This record gives sequence, structure tokens and C-alpha cells, in this order.
Amino acid sequence: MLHDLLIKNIKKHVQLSDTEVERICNYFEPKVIEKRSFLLTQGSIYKYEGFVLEGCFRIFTTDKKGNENTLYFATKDWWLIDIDSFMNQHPSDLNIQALEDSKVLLIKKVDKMELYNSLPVVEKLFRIMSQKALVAWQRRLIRNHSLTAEERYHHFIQTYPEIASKLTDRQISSYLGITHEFLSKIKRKNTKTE
Amino acid sequence: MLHDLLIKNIKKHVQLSDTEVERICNYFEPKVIEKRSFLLTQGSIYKYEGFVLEGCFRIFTTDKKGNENTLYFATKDWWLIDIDSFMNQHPSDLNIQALEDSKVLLIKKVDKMELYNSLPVVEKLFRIMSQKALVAWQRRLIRNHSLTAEERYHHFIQTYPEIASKLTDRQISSYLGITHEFLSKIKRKNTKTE
DNA sequence: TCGGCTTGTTGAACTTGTTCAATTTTTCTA
DNA sequence: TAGAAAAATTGAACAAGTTCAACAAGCCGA
Repeated sequence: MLHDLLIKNIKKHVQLSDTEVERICNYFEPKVIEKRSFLLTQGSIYKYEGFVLEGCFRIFTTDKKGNENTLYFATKDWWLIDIDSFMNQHPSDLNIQALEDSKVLLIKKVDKMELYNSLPVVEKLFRIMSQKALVAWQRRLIRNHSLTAEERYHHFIQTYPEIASKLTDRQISSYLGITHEFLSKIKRKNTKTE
Repeated sequence: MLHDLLIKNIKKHVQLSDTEVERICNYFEPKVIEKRSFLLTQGSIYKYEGFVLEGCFRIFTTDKKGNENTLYFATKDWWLIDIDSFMNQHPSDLNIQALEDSKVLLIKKVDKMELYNSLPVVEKLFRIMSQKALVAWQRRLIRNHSLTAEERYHHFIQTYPEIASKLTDRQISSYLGITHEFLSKIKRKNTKTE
């Protein structure tokens, strides 16, 4: 039952036999991550891939100017992946930090490779998941080009209200690509005119 | 020999037997696309997936405000994919236009599905290609957040000098997410101070 | 519950990028 | 090769977003 959420998530993308489900789940081990601690820090190599059962994570990178850029947030039913570091086993550009006490299922790189080789449906699963993610990233870039910061802010809180409610304004602004001061001004403008 | 470039491209990502190579190539048919004509237009359904042999394409979308946003450019050795429309067979948000006389290899959706089902290595190939593309899109979004327009412009022309040389400034500016007037001002500033 | 730390707010000055309109330059096409 | 169309340039006024600094408000942790 620990793996129920994972199974349900996988079945959204591909069809699986019970044996396949069991073999996949065997490799995923639960881990509890405390609020504010890191599953991965910039500069280290990511040896696991994760799936969130409970809690919330922020995946971000710190650039040369010292600014934090948030790639995405992951709550229950999301995957925690740093493909680049995981696939190529080189130091990651990313940090994965728990924003609250959280629980994840982790699979080791060697075990994932083993699954890819022994179960074709796992290739299919991650092929489909990656393609869906790709479409989402393309759309996000277009939004960044075609919408103002204010429009992006409203799009975000309307699309992910549950996630947004768990975040500080600084975290949201680092996702939108604006300063937290400017986000504060956007919010004031909106409450005034309401 | 028509398929040589395609085979070489595929072998960058996965290992293949000669039989597999042959079966894959059989489904790809060459097509010539004239300068300025479209392989796909916004609103229609994409029934093919393509690989560029010669020439250059621009993949873009027009938003509500009437501005064109360029997702990417594809020259020789690049793939032409609108995953969203191709996978889900719903009307595309994208336009794919030849910027010069071009030659592509096309595969039909039904044939691609057939390949996915009969050759596991094809699942692996597109899983790997999608994951690599995903990393590239994440990096591009971070660059959009952390670099100025001028820095993004230099990054682009330094990373893709051959592509950049084929493009108009309007096309480049629609990729960078700025107006063509502003790109013109960036260029002037740079020639002055040189 | 005190003190310190992080977060949020606000304003003023500034930088980056846009808009619009006019002009020049380049590229197609008949 | 002329004439039209598209692309590039420029300037002035403007809008969007940043920076810095000061202060207020929350939220731990001891």
C-alpha cells in the first residue's frame, strides 16, 4: 500500500501486468526527508530518482550572480528527477530541497538501469513521461516570452493553487523569474483594484 | 545512402543491429519542402515526424497578441517534432516553416507506433532523445531568467553560429523573446564599442 | 517569551526592454 | 532592372521590472 500512489501514477501513462508492477515497486524504497534538508545539492552527483508520496520539494539552481532560479516544485504524485546528473553521472547544477517534512520513494541508478534493460514497458513509461514533460516546458517558455510577470503569476496560482498555498512569495518569484519586491508590488496592485 | 545521416544520428543515442536499422529506415520517406512553405500550420494535426537532411526550419507559434514566438530552429541533423499534436492527434499550436529549400525524411504516425511496438530499441531511442531535449529546455528557461537579452543573444550566436547566419534578425529576436527593434539596438551598441 | 532571523512591504532612482512612427536598406519578383 | 515588399535602423516617449535601502511583520528556537 506504500506503493499505491506510485502504481496509480504509472498506470496513468502505460498498462502494466501485476508481475511488472511488483518488479518495479521492489526497487523503490521509502525515505523520510525533513523540512529544509536536501535530497540533492548543487555540485554533487544524483544517484537516485524519486517519487513524492507526501510533502513538497523545490528544485532550483543558483547562478553566477547568486540568484536562485526555481525549475519546479514537486508535491505528492510528482517525480523528482535531475536527468542530466542522473543519466550522465556528473555533478548536478540543481538543488532539491524539502519545503516541509516529506516522504519519497527512491530508486537507485543501477536498479533503474536494470529495469530499463529487463522491462521494455519501463522504457515506454519514461519515454511517454519525458515527452509530456517536454511539452510542458515548451509551453512554459512560450508563456515566459508572451506574458507579463503579472499574467504569469496569476497563471501559476490558478494552475497550482495547492502548491502555491504552501510557498513563500520569494519561492514563487524565483519560479516566475522576477524579484520578490516586484511580486509584492504586483500583489498590492491587485488587492487595491479589487 | 539517403538514410545515412539519419542512421548516424540514431547511433549517437543507441546501439542498433543492421536489421533494426533497415526496418527503421524503411518507414522514413524523403520529401522536398520549398522555401517559405509549411510542413505544419497552427490548427492542423501533425501526422508526421521528421528529420532534416538539408535546409532549415523554424518552429513557432503565434499568440493572442499576434506575436510570433520561435520555439527552435532545425537544420541538418535535427528532428522536427510536435509531440503534443503528434502523440495526442489534436490541433497543433505550432507552425513548422522551411526558411530555405529543404529536404526531410518523414515517418507517419501509424508507422511510428508500429515501430514502438515491434522494436524496443525505438522506445529507448526516443526516451533518451526526449530526456536530452528536456535538459536543454530546462537550461534555456534558466538562461531566460538569469541572463539579459544581450547575453542571450551572444549565447545564441556563439552556440549556433551556422544557424544564426541563415536567420534574419526578426527570426532571432522571436527566439530570444525580444522585439526586433531592441535586437537592432543591442547590435549597434556592440559594433560601437568594438 | 525574548531575541534574532527570515519574509514581506514600500518608495525612489534606475535599467532594461517596448511601442510607435519615420527612414533607410536589402531582398524578391515581375 | 524597376518597383514593391520585407527587413533593419533610429529616436523619443513610455512601461515593465530591478536595485537598494529602510522598516514592519511573522516565525522559530532557546
